Order: sequence, then C-alpha cells, then structure tokens
Amino acid sequence: MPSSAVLELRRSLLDWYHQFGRDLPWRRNRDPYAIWISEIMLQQTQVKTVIPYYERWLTLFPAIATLATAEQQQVLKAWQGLGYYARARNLHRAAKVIVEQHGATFPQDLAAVLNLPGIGRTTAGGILSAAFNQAVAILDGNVKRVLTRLAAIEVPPSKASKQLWELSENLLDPEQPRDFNQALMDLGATLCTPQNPACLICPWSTHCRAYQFNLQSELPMFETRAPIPHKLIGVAVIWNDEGQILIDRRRQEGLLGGLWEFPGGKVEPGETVEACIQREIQEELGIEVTVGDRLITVDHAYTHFRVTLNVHHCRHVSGAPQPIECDEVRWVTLAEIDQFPFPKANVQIIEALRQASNV
DNA sequence: AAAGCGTGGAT
DNA sequence: TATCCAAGCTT
Repeated sequence: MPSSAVLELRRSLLDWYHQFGRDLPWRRNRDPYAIWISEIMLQQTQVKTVIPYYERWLTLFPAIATLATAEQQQVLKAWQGLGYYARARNLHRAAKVIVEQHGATFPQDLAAVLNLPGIGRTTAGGILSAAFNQAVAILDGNVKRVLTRLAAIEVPPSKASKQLWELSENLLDPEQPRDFNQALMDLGATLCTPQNPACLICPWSTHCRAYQFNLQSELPMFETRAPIPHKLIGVAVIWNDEGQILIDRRRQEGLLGGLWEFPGGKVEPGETVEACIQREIQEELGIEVTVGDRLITVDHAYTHFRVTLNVHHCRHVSGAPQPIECDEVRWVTLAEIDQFPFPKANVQIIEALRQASNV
C-alpha cells in the first residue's frame, strides 16, 4: 500500500501535467511504431532537433514493414545529422526482427521489447507506457534529475542508479502509467531544468528535499569526466580524369559506422599533412595519388575527442581503389553525392567543393 | 563496468 | 573558446 506522501506526489504531478503538459507530435497517437521511433530519436537528443526528423521519417517509412525492407543507405540518409548512427542501424535491424518474429506487429511483452536491438530499460518503459499504458518505469536524464533533487541524492546519478530506479518504480502511478511517465519527463524538461529550476511554481516543491535544503542548484552532482584528446587528420578529395571524386563507406562497427566519407587518417608525429594523406590513401585504398592544394580545414568535436581535418585536393595517379580498411569505395560526381549519407564534418567538405566549383 | 558513440544549443 | 548537456544503449 503506497504511503499518503506517494499518493500526494502522484496526484499533484498529474494535476500539473493535465494543465501544463507539452503537446508533442508523438503524443497525438498511440501507434507503438511511431512512439518507438520517437523514443529512439530522443535518446540524448533534444525535442526541438527530433521533431523534423520524426515527421520526415514517418513519411519515408510509414510502417514497420516499410522500414524492414528499406536499404540501409536510405535509413542512414534519413538519419543523417542526428548523430549516434547505431540508433538508425539498430532501428533497421529491429524492424526486421519484428517482421520475422512478431508478424510485423510491435511486441507488448517487456522481455521481447528489451530483446530488440537499441532498446534498453528506459526506452522499453517509455514505449510500453506510452503506447499500451503499461506500468513500466523509466529513468532518463529528466527523471534522474527530478528524482535526484526530490530525494536530495548527494552522489552523481551513476552511483545511485539502483536507488533511482526503485524511486521511479515506487512513484509510478499503476493506474495512469502513461500520463505519469510523460508528466515526470515534462517536469524535468520544463521546470526542474539543469540551470535555474523553477521551484516556485513546481508542484513538488513542498515535497522536494533539495528545495527544502536549498540544494536544487547543486544537484545532481557532476559525473567525473576524462579530458578529451585532439587529433590531426589528413583528408583527401581524390579526383580522376572523368571529374569524379573517390568516397568510401565506413565499416558497420564503431564511429559513424555505415556512413560514407572522404578517405584519410591520423597525422603521425613529425609527419606533414601531405605525407600523411599519401600514406593513408596507399594503406587504405591501395592507390597512388599526388597531393595538391588545401581545400578547407574543418574543426569538429565528437563526444570523446576533437579533430582538425586538413582537407586537400588530390589527383589519382595509379591503381584501382580497393576497400582495404572500409566496406566499399566509389567514384561519384558532385551531382550524385547527395544520395549518400555523410557525417556532418564531411558535409562541410562537400559544401566547400560546391562553392569551389560554383554548383 | 567504464568507455565508446554525434550533433546542436545554451551559457 | 570551453564546457555541459539533451527522452541512453552496447560492449
């Protein structure tokens, strides 16, 4: 039997949600497929960023079967710019699993949902509660922050995972799990924000231990983070006599897996950028090039390191390109290149090529 | 179990 | 410019 405090927390949060909850595209239907797509896109990604991708995705891939039969390149192209591309690859794989194992219908069983690639505990709870009103708890970034403050947990959230999950489960309203989970996320996104939380208008302020102790600005505590390295990269835009450019498709695993790129690699200590490019192209593609003028320098920050791409025009001299350290190589024209999914840093290179050639 | 995995926005 | 963080999952 839940305590009266828990009942009061549920009631006050749901009251607030019915007045101030957000109107979001994926809340307008209960189609588990559409909700699944939104949940995956929203992983580590802001609502504002997701909305146009979500709308476009449902036009391109309106049903699970459509997604399952699409080419991976189309899927990655639809994801281009969203980041964390394993999400798109896993979505594609999971769609095939659902077609093969669940008759193209999104499963309603928690264990089956958790078994799908790319779906963890939070995403499973988000889908099952939103689509089917199942009482499955969630613990995303918003909920972690709200609960950390509610209970004044004075260790970084990663050290309190078990406690936070238990809190989320105990608070969850078994009679209105859909609205409750959505409400908890909205509270974190709109009032219980990382900076300057709006405690004065928060429905939970009278129950919040952080507010009670004036700790709301100190919690949650920061996670410790390792400093990120900076890598210098030589990149080649290799031209042939037909005016085509050589691009390669990265391997499925790891950073930017399955995306296309301009070939290149890390500048070794004491090496010039030109020598690096010549060496990398020989090692990765088995061809000889001459390195010409610099096209552009691109600085880009990933999560775990930063890069400076030194991009040079190159001329193909000899040898047929081979996919030695990649999955595929291809000669393309500037007009064709938009069909291929590229990471953001490479899109900047394409834009520079367009400017240079006035297309 | 700590590290790897993108990008855009806010400060 | 540097840093943090946004509906986390996988290995």
